[in-house]
Amino acid sequence: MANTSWQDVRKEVLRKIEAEEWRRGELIPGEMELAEKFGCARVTVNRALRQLSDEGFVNRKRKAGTRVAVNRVQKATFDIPVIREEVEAAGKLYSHEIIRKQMVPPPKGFAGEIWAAEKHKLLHLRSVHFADKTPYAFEVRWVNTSTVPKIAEVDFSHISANEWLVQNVPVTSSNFAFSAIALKKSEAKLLDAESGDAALCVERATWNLSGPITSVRQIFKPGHTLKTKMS
Amino acid sequence: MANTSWQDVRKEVLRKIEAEEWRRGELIPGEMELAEKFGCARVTVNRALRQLSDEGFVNRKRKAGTRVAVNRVQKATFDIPVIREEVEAAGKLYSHEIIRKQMVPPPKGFAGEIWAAEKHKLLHLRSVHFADKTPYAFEVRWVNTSTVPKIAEVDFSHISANEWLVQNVPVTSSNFAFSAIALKKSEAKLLDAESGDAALCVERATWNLSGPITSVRQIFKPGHTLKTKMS
DNA sequence: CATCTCATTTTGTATGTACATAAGACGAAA
DNA sequence: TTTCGTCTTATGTACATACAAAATGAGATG
Repeated sequence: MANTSWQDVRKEVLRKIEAEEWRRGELIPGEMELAEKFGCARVTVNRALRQLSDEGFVNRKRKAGTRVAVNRVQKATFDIPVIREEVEAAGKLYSHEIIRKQMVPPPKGFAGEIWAAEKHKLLHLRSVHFADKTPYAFEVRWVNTSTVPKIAEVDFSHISANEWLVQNVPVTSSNFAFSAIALKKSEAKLLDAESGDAALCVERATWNLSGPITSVRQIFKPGHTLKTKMS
Repeated sequence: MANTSWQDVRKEVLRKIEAEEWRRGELIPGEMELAEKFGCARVTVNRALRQLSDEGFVNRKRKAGTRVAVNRVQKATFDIPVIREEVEAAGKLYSHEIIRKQMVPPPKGFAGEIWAAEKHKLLHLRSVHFADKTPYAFEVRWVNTSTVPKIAEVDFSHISANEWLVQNVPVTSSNFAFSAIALKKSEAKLLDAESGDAALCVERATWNLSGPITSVRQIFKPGHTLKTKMS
């Protein structure tokens, strides 16, 4: 039977929006009315409109109805790959090296905020990632050993801290910050670049239900580009 | 009546995942079974699991069942604000200035790819955004006048190209690229910075059903940070 | 042993119905 | 006029039911 599916409804509504038959900010017909027009159940229309709402194309409010979004917020969703996978996807050989590993008190600077409530020492790691033995990125990381006690025993010669964490600790939320920095002498040396070169810097802090897990600052080799797609 | 809502189900399933009662890659009970356990309809469980699937916590396949996601892909979703709003949100006065406006053939470099199929000339704009009269970002933009003919008549002294496009042209998909660049002399001058300074560069190309709309390269003043949250 | 077919299982979706909930609208009271 | 309730209305959700579609796995066939 060719029932009208919620996807059909979604598609048609989207078409009308894109063709500007229904303009920005405009109130579109109610679910009942649409259901009748499409010859389907109200619940089906509901499903379609809910989807469109999730996608940001329309805004819905009880009693007020459904309106075409005025400024469809430009949302970019992107996948933060584990560096190893990123390197291997480019057909290169991945390796990494731990430069420093020690217990230190919580840092002040950037991710200082997330560690605000922490009083005990954190595991501090500095490492370099390589692609075909060439430096690819440099990272500085802090890990909360009270929420992730097991990490103390991990041997990072085989697996990177990031990857171990991704595989072993479920994360519920995180923050990101992107910026450009001029490489310091020491950083430049590690990345096989020149002091003062412009490098992309991604800072990230992740949380669990039980508290902060890790914060990391990754500095990519000059010239590196982070790409993503939105739909 | 306190019926168990799909949100309750979602929450409980999520809890079990985070508490590692159900481990990564593990198959979780079928919808029927869960429905019985929760004392609700299968459809309700379905709704909850579908949501969790959308959020990337589980993977579902017909016949195969639902399993806890192995590597919950680290997805960062962030809102690309219109620069004016970003500036005003910081409590500063926004203004902008068009430096150049002309019709040119499609560019080759970066966004060359999206313009590959275009043969006629594009509207080319260069402009600077200011916050409290201080340079904030510099942008270079190409607009497809065949998909967006109306733009030819717009007076950009009152509204920026980006904002006009956001308000007037529905977009269905786009690409992003983040990188760090060293400012060229001319760029530095516009941004009131030093030549060679590290600046964050965001490149973006957007599409419609009818084809490419615009590509833009925004270079932020050195020191600028782009922040986002994931959940 | 390889491969193809088909039954079975599990998720996906459509429907009618019923009730819940938010919030706009409108009128009564101060 | 303002403020406070209350009515109304559109969306949100729950349920039972039924059937669709995908993918696995077992059994038949070469």
